[in-house]
Amino acid sequence: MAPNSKNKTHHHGDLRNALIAAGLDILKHKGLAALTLRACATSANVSHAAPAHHFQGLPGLQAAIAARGFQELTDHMRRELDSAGDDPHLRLSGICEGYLEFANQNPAMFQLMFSSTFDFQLDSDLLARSAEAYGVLSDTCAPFEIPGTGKEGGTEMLIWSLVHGFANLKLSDCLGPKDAPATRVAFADFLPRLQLRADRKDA
Amino acid sequence: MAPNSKNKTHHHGDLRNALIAAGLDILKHKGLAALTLRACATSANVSHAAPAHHFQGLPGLQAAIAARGFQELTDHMRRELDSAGDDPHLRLSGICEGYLEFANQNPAMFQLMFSSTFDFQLDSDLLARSAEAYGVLSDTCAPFEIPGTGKEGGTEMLIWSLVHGFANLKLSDCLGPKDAPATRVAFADFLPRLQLRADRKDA
DNA sequence: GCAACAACTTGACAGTGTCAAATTATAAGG
DNA sequence: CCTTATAATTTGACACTGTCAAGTTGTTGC
Repeated sequence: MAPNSKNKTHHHGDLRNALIAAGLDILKHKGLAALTLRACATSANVSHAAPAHHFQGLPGLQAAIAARGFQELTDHMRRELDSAGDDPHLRLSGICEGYLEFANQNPAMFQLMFSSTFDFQLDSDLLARSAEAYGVLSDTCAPFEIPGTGKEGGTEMLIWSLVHGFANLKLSDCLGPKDAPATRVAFADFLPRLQLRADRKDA
Repeated sequence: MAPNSKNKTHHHGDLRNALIAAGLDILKHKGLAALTLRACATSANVSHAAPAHHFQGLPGLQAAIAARGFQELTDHMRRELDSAGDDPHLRLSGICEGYLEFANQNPAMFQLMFSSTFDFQLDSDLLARSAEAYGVLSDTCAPFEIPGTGKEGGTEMLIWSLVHGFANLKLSDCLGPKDAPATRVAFADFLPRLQLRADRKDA
């Protein structure tokens, strides 16, 4: 009667996390379109309607999976920060690299996270995880913030827009044929062209 | 027997464009999720399977509609250019405003255009229309290009990433609760923080 | 041991995209 | 003018989706 044994009971033990794990796997190997309630249920060896008791519909499951995505994104950025030392510039380019690496390695997840098919306000976990990622970005941008101008948050939105746009454009195939000139541009060339606060001391 | 009269014949005359028009209307008023083959067919007063003969499946119809989107986007940017005069800075901020205005006014279309649910390479019209939009961007960025560095296209990708990312983040609701600090940031504050070529003469 | 409750299953329904086959309108040829 | 061929459209079917209602079964509290 061990709760984690293989007894084919109705109760799964931790079906919620099992469904999320199944969804993560499907997302990674079969893409966003294959992420369906029924596929997750089948993959977790439960009936097709089981997910409804743990998530309110498909958007609910998507939100829970996206929350894991933001968690992973945060990890990617934090890992870069750890090996970046104290230089604000290195730290900034570090989280950008982490952001782009995450998008590149998990295109379907990245697509899901910003697909606006679910409501961030309805899932407190998703809200917390995305806020955490935003926090890493915000902290790293803080040294470059222009104080007292009433434009707080400007630097982080500048950086976020830049990496996010770059990641999106790379994932879409709207850059023309592969090996088009636009494809060869590297993100590393962007940061030196930003007038960040610390630049004035360096220059 | 006038071909454009209301005779309920099998032949529609210009069903292809009628389906695209129906799709544009659905996209604008009911959102991306409501854009289905069957809905377009019903809206055009034809049977549910009629679209298959003019588009190869849903991705084909989406591609045709997205092509119209790129056309409109080009128009938005060109209109701003016409009223911007000769100053490269004004022209650049003009197309950015046009880009953001388009995304704001047509959120579902913008979402569709970059949703990667269809293949740009498979629709020559879509390819041409998106290339045209890219051309406007590229031309406007040309005065700021750094020559002879082997980094051609860097400026346009910098600008495109920035506007595209900003538009995407605004459309997602992942910026936290409305009236969060990140929501109050205006794009106009970004351009002065870019080290563009002409800046050095001004400064 | 029994009752209440939660988890899960089963079955059904309205949608969706897509295919094959049948129907009909237009166009071409004799 | 009639016949034939071809293209456009319809009809019907299939598998798949999310979602709901009702039934079943395991767990829990008393």
